[in-house]
Amino acid sequence: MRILLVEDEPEMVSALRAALKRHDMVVDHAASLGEADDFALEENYDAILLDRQLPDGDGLSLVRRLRTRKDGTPVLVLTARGDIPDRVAGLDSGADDYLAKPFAFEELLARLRALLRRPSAVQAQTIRAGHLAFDVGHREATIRGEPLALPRRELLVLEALMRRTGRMVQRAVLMEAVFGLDDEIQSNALDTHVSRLRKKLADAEGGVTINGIRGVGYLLRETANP
Amino acid sequence: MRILLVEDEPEMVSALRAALKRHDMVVDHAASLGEADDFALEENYDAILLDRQLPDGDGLSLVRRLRTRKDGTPVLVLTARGDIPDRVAGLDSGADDYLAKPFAFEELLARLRALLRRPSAVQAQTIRAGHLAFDVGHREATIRGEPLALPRRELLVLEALMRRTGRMVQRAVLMEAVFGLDDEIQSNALDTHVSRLRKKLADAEGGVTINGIRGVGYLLRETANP
DNA sequence: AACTGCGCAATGCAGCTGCAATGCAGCGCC
DNA sequence: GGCGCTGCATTGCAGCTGCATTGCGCAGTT
Repeated sequence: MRILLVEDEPEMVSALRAALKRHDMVVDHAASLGEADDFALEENYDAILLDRQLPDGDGLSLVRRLRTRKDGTPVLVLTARGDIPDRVAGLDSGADDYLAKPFAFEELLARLRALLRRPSAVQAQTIRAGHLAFDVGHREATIRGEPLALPRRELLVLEALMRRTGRMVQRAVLMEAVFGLDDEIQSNALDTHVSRLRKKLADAEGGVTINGIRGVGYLLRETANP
Repeated sequence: MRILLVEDEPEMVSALRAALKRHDMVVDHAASLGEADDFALEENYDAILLDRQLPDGDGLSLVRRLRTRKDGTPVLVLTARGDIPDRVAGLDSGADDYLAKPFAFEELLARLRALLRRPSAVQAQTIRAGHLAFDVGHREATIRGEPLALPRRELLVLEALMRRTGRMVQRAVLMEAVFGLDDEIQSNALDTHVSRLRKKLADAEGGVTINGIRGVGYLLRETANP
């Protein structure tokens, strides 16, 4: 569990940090809105603990920015002010919970747990062909639901081919997809990987075939059914 | 939006009913736990407003029953008592929010809106794999019911892997889950933790295996064994 | 002060990976 | 059709990369 803590008072920071750490969470800390924006954009957090009063503005603006860019990370807002209009504004800005200072750590942690119980809404896009599925987000191939452990290069070949299932993939395109520009490959390494991949797919009854077209490239297609 | 209101005081019922209706919500009312159970089983609600003090018992038992049967309907608990242990117990029972009476209707409605915004699927409280169980709420691992004492980092590794049991977890993802930004890790610290975790799981006969896929990441799977 | 968790470095090793050798199939050219 | 050339397929091999494991010392905790 990775938490982003956005808070400027040093005392509060160290207290919260310690409490969270004691509960086995990994904490990143931002002392300002600008910093928090950077972190939230770069990294993936399971939840954000956000103070409203920050040196460079109102914390709620961060929430609005997150939601605008469809980032659904749970946000728990901490605030010194705690009157009703305040709370309503906080919650309606897109925050998931709102806690007024002073608060009890126990309650904060319980509320955090409640937020973290909800699943992170990242559903990965998957490409299918035959009995194969390729999870683009997690960069993982499964075959009939079972994970298919493939080494890096073979995985890259498979991905490149599956992204254009049933269509030609030029040899040069594949080369670029599998070997970066950095690697100077001058042999038939690509053929090797394709061959090994073929074997694994055949052994696992993947329901797909890789055809090689002489002088052009490769083509992955679903195998005709029995 | 369809709401189940579980409350026995007639005044409160009519007040809430009116307030909710004014916000275009459809309200069903149950005056007791028994009634509420029936309703919850028969119908599908977008959220449940639940008083704790009911003539036939504690409202939290309803929450537990819901969660036990994997019903993830968001629950907002209303209560006359409002001390900290009370709130913690309420939230940890599986409720999503907890509001002490007296409260402002405006806040109640804002919190309700916040709940209804969230995708409503609920995540299992404990993740299981082999003889292992990981209690997400209390953040502890047990093996055949016996608690398994794990240091912080190893626990984080285990959690990250168990959340995706049987599927690939990229090395980079794991790094993110285990280390924050502040920790500047430049070595094979992750491998070290994985190794130590492996040893402990093996010693304890955990019924799971951690596979490393070279160049990609790690994969935790159940060991085929009675 | 004892202890434990943690990061780090050293060492060993397995498997990926690139390469080349061999075989084969398509294709053109007589 | 026969023949040779060319480009892909496959497989064995060797180097090397990246992971596994273990011991050590520092730091934080009690």
